[in-house]
Amino acid sequence: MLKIFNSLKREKQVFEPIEANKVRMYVCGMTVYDYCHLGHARVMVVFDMVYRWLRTRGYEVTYVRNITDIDDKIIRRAAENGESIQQLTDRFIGFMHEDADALGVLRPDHEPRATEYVPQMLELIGKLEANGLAYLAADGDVNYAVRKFPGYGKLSGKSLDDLRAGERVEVDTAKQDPLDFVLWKHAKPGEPAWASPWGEGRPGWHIECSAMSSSLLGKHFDIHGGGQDLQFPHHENEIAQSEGANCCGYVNYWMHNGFVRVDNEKMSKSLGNFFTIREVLKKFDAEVVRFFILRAHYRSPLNYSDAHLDDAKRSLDGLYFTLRDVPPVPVAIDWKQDFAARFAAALNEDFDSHGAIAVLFELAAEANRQKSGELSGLLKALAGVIGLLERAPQAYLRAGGAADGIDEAAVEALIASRAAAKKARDFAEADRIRDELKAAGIVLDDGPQGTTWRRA
RNA sequence: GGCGCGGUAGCAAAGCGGUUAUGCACCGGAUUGCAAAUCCGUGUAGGUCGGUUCGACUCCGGCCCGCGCCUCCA
Repeated sequence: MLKIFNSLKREKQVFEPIEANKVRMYVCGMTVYDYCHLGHARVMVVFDMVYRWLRTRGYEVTYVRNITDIDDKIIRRAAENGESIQQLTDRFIGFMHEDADALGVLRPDHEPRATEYVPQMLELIGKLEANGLAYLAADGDVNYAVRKFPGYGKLSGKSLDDLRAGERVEVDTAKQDPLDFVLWKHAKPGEPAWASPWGEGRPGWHIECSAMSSSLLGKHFDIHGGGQDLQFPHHENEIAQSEGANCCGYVNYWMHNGFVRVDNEKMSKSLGNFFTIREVLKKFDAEVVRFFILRAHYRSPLNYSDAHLDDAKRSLDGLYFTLRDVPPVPVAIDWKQDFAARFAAALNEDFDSHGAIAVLFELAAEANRQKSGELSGLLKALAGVIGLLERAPQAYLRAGGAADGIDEAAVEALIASRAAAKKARDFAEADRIRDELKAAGIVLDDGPQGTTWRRA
């Protein structure tokens, strides 16, 4: 029995799909005008884990993660760069895919771009207008009349009267209510624009997700995810749009992942305290980053620091040592088996990947104790369910050599000299070579079959 | 001002009303030419003050501290 913490109800609920054995899931993705940072990495990895687990449980999952390829920042950045919006967004979509692939994130089934769904957005706005929920303001923008939608605030637990509109930002006087938000922005000179019944313009941010989700998943679907910062106003507005236009229930389960923090503060573009994924991947193996993200519960805050990544690396190393020292036998997972059952129980409890990983460590210890290729194989199989331990141990353990570091042939040559020294019982020389390699970041492991090496 | 989340051992991080979390680090032992890996073993917890209970880290309340949302943000 799978339980999900539903932000809408603020409690864990037993998951029941709308359609038996099928799950339709939508996650808010990136606005593509810059490199993805670790906060984006967390969303991608967390919902990748969710996607994988749902599929492992036998659901036929349709996973949509959208791409916002038109907005103020994109327009500004393209202008700054002297390039077209499409050139800019195409490039960063490419970088996003590189980052996602590196982190072992499976491609969603659909990655719709906002600009490809403008007609569907206009249709939605038309419905909202017909339902008396949208109005054309004096400045030419089409706004959503928030007070006309009775359920406004139900997702974020906010009451319209308690919200302090304008506290941090100047209130737009063309709005009927300061909390009203834009559905359609009237065109300004030099900006990309589409024709519409309300004049030339471009979509507001929130409408794209309502349009794309209903186009690809239907008006009523199972899971909607995203970062905690989207809960309000973005997801609240999505509900107002989708339910306002289509009436009935929009999404059954809302999931929000916690922030990545730096020095105990939210990592964000506005604070400028973010690390891009590719920056971090220069220092740490991508699987270490994935492991670092999954060893925390998805709703908890996750503090980023090099020290924490080092810690995660040593931890993940241990699992790969088991795979290296106790060669895994390929096994089909028997979910009745104790370790497998506990692993599943953890993930079924609101995707407790941390608990699942704890089971992996116990399993690794048992595999070592028994020198059991079956248990080692089970370890690999279970870890694979959440996208971990999929490489050959040596590929992982020797990965990440700095470009300016020692090359593998030189390592092998030194190992050969050391073997000769050892044979001659010249241990001083053997240790000197060990130290020399250690200084170069290479660790030697003497085993019954000779010496192997890995990177520290 | 409104709403929400969290405070667990040196660090990281979970579940749980009573029985070893887990990882890293540390200490002792086995093993090793020396190491590494592995195994065995020890230790270090639950912000604070009260309440409920036979029993609370786990439930309830006060207080203190940290974080977030109420602008764009994953």
